[in-house]
Amino acid sequence: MVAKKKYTIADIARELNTTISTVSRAMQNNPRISLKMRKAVQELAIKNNYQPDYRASSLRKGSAKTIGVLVPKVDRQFFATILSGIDDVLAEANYSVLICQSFESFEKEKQLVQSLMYGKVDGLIASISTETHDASHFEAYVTRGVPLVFFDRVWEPLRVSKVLTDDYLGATMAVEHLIENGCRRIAHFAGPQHINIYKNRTKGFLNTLRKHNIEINDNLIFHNVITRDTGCKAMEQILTLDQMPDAIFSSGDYSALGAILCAKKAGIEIPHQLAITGFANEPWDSFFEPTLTSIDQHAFDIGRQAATLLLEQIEHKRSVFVPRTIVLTPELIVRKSSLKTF
Amino acid sequence: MVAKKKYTIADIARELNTTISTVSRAMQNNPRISLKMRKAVQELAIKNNYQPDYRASSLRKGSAKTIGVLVPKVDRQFFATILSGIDDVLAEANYSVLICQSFESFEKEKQLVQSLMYGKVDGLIASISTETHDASHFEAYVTRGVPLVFFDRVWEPLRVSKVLTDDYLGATMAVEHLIENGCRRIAHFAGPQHINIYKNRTKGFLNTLRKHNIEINDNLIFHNVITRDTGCKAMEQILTLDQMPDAIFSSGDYSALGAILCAKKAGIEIPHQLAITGFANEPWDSFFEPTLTSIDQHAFDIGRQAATLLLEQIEHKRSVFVPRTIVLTPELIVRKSSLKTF
DNA sequence: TGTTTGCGTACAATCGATTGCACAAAAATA
DNA sequence: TATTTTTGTGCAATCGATTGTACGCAAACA
Repeated sequence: MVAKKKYTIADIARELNTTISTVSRAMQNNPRISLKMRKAVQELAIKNNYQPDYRASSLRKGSAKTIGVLVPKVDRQFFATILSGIDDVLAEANYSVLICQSFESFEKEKQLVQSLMYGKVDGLIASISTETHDASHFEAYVTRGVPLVFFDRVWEPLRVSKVLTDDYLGATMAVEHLIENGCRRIAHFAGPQHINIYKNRTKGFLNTLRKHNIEINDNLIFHNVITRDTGCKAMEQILTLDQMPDAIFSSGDYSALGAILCAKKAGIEIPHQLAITGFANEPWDSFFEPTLTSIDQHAFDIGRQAATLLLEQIEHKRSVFVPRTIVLTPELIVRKSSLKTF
Repeated sequence: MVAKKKYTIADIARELNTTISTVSRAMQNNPRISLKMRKAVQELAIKNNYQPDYRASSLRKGSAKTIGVLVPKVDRQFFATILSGIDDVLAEANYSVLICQSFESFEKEKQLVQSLMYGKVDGLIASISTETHDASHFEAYVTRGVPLVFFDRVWEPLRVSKVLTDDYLGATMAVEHLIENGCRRIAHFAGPQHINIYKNRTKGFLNTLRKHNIEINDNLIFHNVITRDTGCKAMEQILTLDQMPDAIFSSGDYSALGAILCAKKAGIEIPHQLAITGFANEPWDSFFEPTLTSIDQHAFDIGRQAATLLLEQIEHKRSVFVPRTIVLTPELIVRKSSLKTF
């Protein structure tokens, strides 16, 4: 199928015996154009399914009405939900969303950030990959004057707006909850500590134990346990301990799930012998028994807030910009896996 | 932060005492430009982090190097995975992906399709909303000569390329499997029949029963059961029947899950008293006991194929276009919920 | 030495829409 | 009727890059 040649503003002008400038103004409802002419133009435009060429107007006006979203992977529930929140705000403001996946690769991330530099987007909302140990690509981006907002996994030193979950608080809530339920020997599944979110969860865990004068037992801390598989392996180790813990605070739902399935297989009763809490409040947390207590991060809200911050920054370009950091309060969702008293 | 004025091709030309046309050609490694000049230009470009303005080149060249993806909701696993597959192919070909959500609203879908008409994208990959009963917006789109590919939920009469799962076959596979496992009284959770995919699943169910000379019992067919909640309600109805079915073929995993949880609560043994199969192979199918037998649709592949078809169509614009329909073979993933013999 | 060939670069039109400014016609005022 | 003000349109430059064509200069040839 050969593409028809475009129907442009010039065609409308010709049909109405006027000029493109008049048509352009009429399309924008400019009061300088007579009502009659405006009506004529707009009706013809609708009749012929005319839409102004986005690139031409964007080129001239300087705004692309598009923003980029850079995430590790869209098919992860958390990111997909955030994306949905971002789109919710941006669609309202007539912006489009360009989606980029780094697939957790630093090289790919760098390349994507660079290619988004010019014209394609008016701003960028990003969550960095696990591999990222250097942010010069983001710095270059910001230096060019393109607004950038980080969320969740952020590069802390960079002076840009950020939307975060209070992971420290979330961890605290979970651990306090376990302690309230009578747990004293609490194990911990920690994530990769170079990522801010996991670091803060672990920190929250440790400090809450300290606060309650509970001794920290290094044997009960398992590192880099965030998948179902590693969660299961960690559980197997736990089963070999002389003295079992009475609870696990996991930095993620997947590893909590792995632990639960493994524990059940071993005949451990959850939560009575072993209470477990996860982190992320995945949709499937209530799909099995015992349902999993977890921390909800309000992902949709994170997306909405990030988009809102970015829009503010885009629209107030002329005034001095002060980066803002929004920290969202997570929510403890209590389910059966942690309720010893139940 | 005030946006810096752009660093353009003209700045490079000025710094090198040459013209923009030479710079443009040098950037594209045009052999008409001397090697020395090419090197000088390219080095300066890298040094100054120059990227050609996407809109300007797109405007001139006519290709936006961007395609739109229209889905009901990105935070649904199936669509997110497809999106990931689409991106996988398109990123390779240096295309960007613009994501649009219809949120299952016909109005929103119409609006989005219209706004994508000009310039923003070189083509569109879409799955229609449940509400969509009219495809004039897509027709207008195609008439403009913009390539369109449908996937999964398609508008059948429209002469465009399509990527589909063989839902009929998938249903057949599931039901045959149940029959092989000795089931004879098979109930069915059907989805909304105006959507091709659900219609075909139901058709596959019915025809397989017929093929095996199993009487079709209307009391065992439950309509519009695709959520966890409706699945649970349907199960409750099943429990009141004089003669229980010995299996359920569900058109979706969520309703299968609802049924399983409800059945377990009622003390029904799965699969021994009641075998269940789902459809979609959601990632959480193996997160509970009994793990759920389901049909995998190879979502990532659907995305890849759709993107490939679209690219082909975009790049061969001059030749006659013949729409192609690709039907992917689904896969039966046998788990415990259906294995009576186990 | 005069002519041809080829190479590298520059000029200028173009993509489609936006917008400051100029200008003509109509309306309001003197 | 003459002059000023208002109102509606049109001209042309512009956004940044691409590309067909022209041109200058040097090497190669007769």
